[in-house]
Amino acid sequence: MMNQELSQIFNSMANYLEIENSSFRSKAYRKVAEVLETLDKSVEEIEDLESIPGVGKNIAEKIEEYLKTGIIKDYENLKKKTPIKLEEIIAVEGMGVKRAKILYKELKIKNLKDLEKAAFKNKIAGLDGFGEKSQKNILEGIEFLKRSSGRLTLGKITPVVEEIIKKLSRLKEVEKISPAGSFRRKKETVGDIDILVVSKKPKEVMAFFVGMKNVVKIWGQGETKSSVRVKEGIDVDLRIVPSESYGSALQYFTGSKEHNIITRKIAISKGLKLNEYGVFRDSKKIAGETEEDVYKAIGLDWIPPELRESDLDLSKIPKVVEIKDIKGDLHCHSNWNGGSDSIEDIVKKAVKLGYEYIGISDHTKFLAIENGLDEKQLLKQKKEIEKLNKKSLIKILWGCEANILTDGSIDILDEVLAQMDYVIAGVHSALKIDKERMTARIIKAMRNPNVDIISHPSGRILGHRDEYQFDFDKILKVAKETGTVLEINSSPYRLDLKDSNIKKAIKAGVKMIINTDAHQTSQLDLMHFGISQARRGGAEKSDIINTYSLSKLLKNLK
DNA sequence: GCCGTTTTCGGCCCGACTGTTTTCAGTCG
Repeated sequence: MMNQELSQIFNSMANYLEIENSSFRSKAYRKVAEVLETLDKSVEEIEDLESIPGVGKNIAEKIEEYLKTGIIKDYENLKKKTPIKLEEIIAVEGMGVKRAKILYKELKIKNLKDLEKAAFKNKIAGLDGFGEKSQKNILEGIEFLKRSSGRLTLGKITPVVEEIIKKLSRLKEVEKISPAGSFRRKKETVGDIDILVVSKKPKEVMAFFVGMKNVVKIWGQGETKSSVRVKEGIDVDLRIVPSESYGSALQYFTGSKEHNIITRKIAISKGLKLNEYGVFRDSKKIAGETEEDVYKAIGLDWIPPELRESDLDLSKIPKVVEIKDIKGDLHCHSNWNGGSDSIEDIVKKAVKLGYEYIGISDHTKFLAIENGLDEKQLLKQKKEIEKLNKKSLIKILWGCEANILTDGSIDILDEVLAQMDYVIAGVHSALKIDKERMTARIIKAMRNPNVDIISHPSGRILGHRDEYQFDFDKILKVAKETGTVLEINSSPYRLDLKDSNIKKAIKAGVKMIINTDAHQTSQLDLMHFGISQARRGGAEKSDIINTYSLSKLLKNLK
């Protein structure tokens, strides 16, 4: 929390400093803002502030000042000196701090409202450096800002990306195509869509791209780069390069920005230059056709996109889990409760996916709204599964997704739970209880010798519901102690555990399982989202128990 | 303002597109 507050302040200070042409000081503040945003430890707990990357003597003092007094004097002075709501104004596409300063100087524009009014009254066109088009773009930018909801979830974006790629792929001028950017890195939310194309006829491809039916605004159109807004409410950037630069362009366009800066610095340190067209020694190109070549040329192994974030330790890149490693899915709902398909259908689909085992885990009785099963129904289901197992090609495991009640007890009798192949337990009610009670509640469930797996451990729904208050470090400790497995839920609206918690779990030696939480057989295909999430957390095959064979899996359950 | 496998001083990623200009600053990723 404190980290986020400070991150915002330093970012804002960076904006003010940029106005004053203190560009390197500004960069220093910007960097610290970025570091703080992803730091997994609160600055309040960090003894030596200068051990934080990018923090030196000066910024350390400012952090201390903020912790002590709640303000940073220098920041207050910057705001006083230039009383503009910079963040508000530069959020408008095409507006930066330099232009904001001009508008303040000439028209006393301090915030978004002033800006809109001035543009509407035709006062901006004609100013030094501004014309009719700038003014029009400002008005349109504000309009979009009002309507857009910021970053969209991976689940919402995926079909949009797939559709655009499908359309572009059909063009004969398109030789190769790949998504890039945060979508390729599989971030849980995506700010815009980046697509890379190889073509010898970029003009034709660009013309098609900006002319697509769902394009509502063209921000820019060039031979190698175009940018549009689509009606789904997100910007799409298309970049076109020649075949010999595909690898370096993909590397550059995939990011992250911080990863690019790091790789380019490594290139410089080896007397090379890295840009989207290749790796160069002097003016001679030595790599660029594939990403593997590019990384090799600067002395690195290829890095999976999901890992290309600012905190990656280049000295030990994990061998992350792949979808082909997955041998089964243990979180599937059948039509015995809220799901829509029969156990047989689920098994059929699992066979198709090449799984070795499949687990049926229906909701239990507390969740009346999902037709949760009671003990009697569960035992009946056991018989059904035994029957199906006799003729099944793969092993069907009998489980359930039981409810962790407010006091930490489970809504199904232990003598029934004990008979099951495995038990998932999850919090589905009383989500707003305080941190201490929620933590104790989950810990009590983990101490139940019949509970093997905790489903969607944080309870978040992306874009709708925050995670509930709980102490994840304590949960990890007890998970390790009791051998309880934590779920990585593949639903693109959950992706729970989140990447930073996966990292913590690995560090703590806690095992995880990637499940789909499918309520219909088609959702068994969502596994790839969970895989990407696990990869973002740096999980290897050995960290994920459903990469294990059936016998090894069972040994890793209580 | 920070940082160090040539450095405690002198660097700090790199290029495309737009709108405004007549060669480029500003913005973006």
